[in-house]
Amino acid sequence: MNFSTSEENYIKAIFHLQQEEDTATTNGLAAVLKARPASITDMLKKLKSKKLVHYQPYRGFRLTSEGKKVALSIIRRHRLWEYFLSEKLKFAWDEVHDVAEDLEHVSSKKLIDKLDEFLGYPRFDPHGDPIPDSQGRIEKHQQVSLSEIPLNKTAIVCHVGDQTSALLELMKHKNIGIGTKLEVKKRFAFDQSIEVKIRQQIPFNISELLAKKIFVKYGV
Amino acid sequence: MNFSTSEENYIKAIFHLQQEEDTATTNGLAAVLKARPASITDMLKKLKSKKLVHYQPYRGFRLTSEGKKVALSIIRRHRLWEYFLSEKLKFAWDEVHDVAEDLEHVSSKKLIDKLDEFLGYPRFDPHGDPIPDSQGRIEKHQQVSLSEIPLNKTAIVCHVGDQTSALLELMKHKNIGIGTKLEVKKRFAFDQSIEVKIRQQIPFNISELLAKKIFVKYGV
DNA sequence: TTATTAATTTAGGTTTGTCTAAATATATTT
DNA sequence: AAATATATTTAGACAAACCTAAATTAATAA
Ligand SMILES: [Mn+2]
Ligand SMILES: [Mn+2]
Ligand SMILES: [Mn+2]
Ligand SMILES: [Mn+2]
Repeated sequence: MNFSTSEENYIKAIFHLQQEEDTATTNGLAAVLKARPASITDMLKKLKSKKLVHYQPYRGFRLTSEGKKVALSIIRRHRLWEYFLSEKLKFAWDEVHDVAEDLEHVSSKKLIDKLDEFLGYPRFDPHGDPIPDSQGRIEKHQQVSLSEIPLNKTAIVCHVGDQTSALLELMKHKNIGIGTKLEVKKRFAFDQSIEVKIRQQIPFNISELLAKKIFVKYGV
Repeated sequence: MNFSTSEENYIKAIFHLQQEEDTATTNGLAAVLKARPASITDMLKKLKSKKLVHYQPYRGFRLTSEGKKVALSIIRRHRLWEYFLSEKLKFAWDEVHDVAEDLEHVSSKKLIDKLDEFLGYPRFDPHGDPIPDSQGRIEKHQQVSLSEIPLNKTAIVCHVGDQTSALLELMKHKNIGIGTKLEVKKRFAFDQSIEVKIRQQIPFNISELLAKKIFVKYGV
């Protein structure tokens, strides 16, 4: 099956909404797609007729298992292109998303599988999100935000909670990126800010807001 | 300015038609785009209102200089992607065109300029067609078909006249590709077939039809 | 449990890009 | 110079993907 750019954007957005809440709503989807609720209803009727969503009027909707498969293949394309842009074309971290948003709709399976091979089968995109394999299998790494890990345990940054350039700027300034090894030395009750140390460097302070956007894995 | 996929396909097709005949016709464009003449007329009105073509009803049309600039930037994207697919992803020669046909419509200037840099500023695509630079400058190499060059002069294959897999298959079998050095040893009047030698190998025969599709440069 | 509010759907348009069939303009023959 | 043939345009429709404004349904508060 082949889907229009618009259908693909809907399917992908529903998938992401379902990660939060099991069933997605018309207004919720309208908000993320920046479209009016009436347009969402129109498209949902179409997706339902194509058996990509379960949908009862007024009752919200969920992707069918077929719909999920399609969503994962779009996400695979998106994240592989993001990796390509960042790794090969040296795009900055906050520049990859918009371009990948277009590239993801070029749907040649051969293109994507060869791209994957060319890139060396990367497992995570530049934001630390896992890249589904060609069967649509996705690795869900149990990641914890910096604000939750125990003190004095070495942790590796593996994911960032959003992709704005504001966040990128701050992380660049503090020298933190995907893969950075660090440990939390102290937590201040007053403002929930934390003291972080990278290797032998002098520890520095991170706000609660930032700590919540930086996800790590640690321990065995 | 940004153009729709459809507008871009029209502009590019008009550009190619104009390489043959200075002014393009409704039916001619309908044939290459596989659309009905009425659709062509509709789109030409729009392109005219955007000042991309000179167009007088019933009199044919030509790209304006602005239209040519746009066409060249689409062709640049197309050929850079073809080069990428062939060189980096190891696509065969006759597989690159269709995928590039989609990729060419992703119009981020930064993407294309970085891709160009990543590829090392290639000057020709896998079919030997020149790639316009970021200013839209294109190199027109005066190429001659194998059926026209003088005997016993070393020539280098630089271009193929079409991109079908039938042609690719035959050229692969004869071990001829872009860059191959060869010379024509003899021409047979009976069927216009020619005897070709590649380096120290045993000369072999090539039909008139094939000779006309293989373009070379030679001499100083 | 009714009344009010919020969420969602329906009805009816619009734009883009396509099409068929009919009309018209240009080119080619006699 | 007509008559005929061919190329092109116009008229009118249609599907996709949007929209606004008006119902309608469901949720919540009185
Ligand atoms: Mn992204
Ligand atoms: Mn990402
Ligand atoms: Mn091509
Ligand atoms: Mn080419």
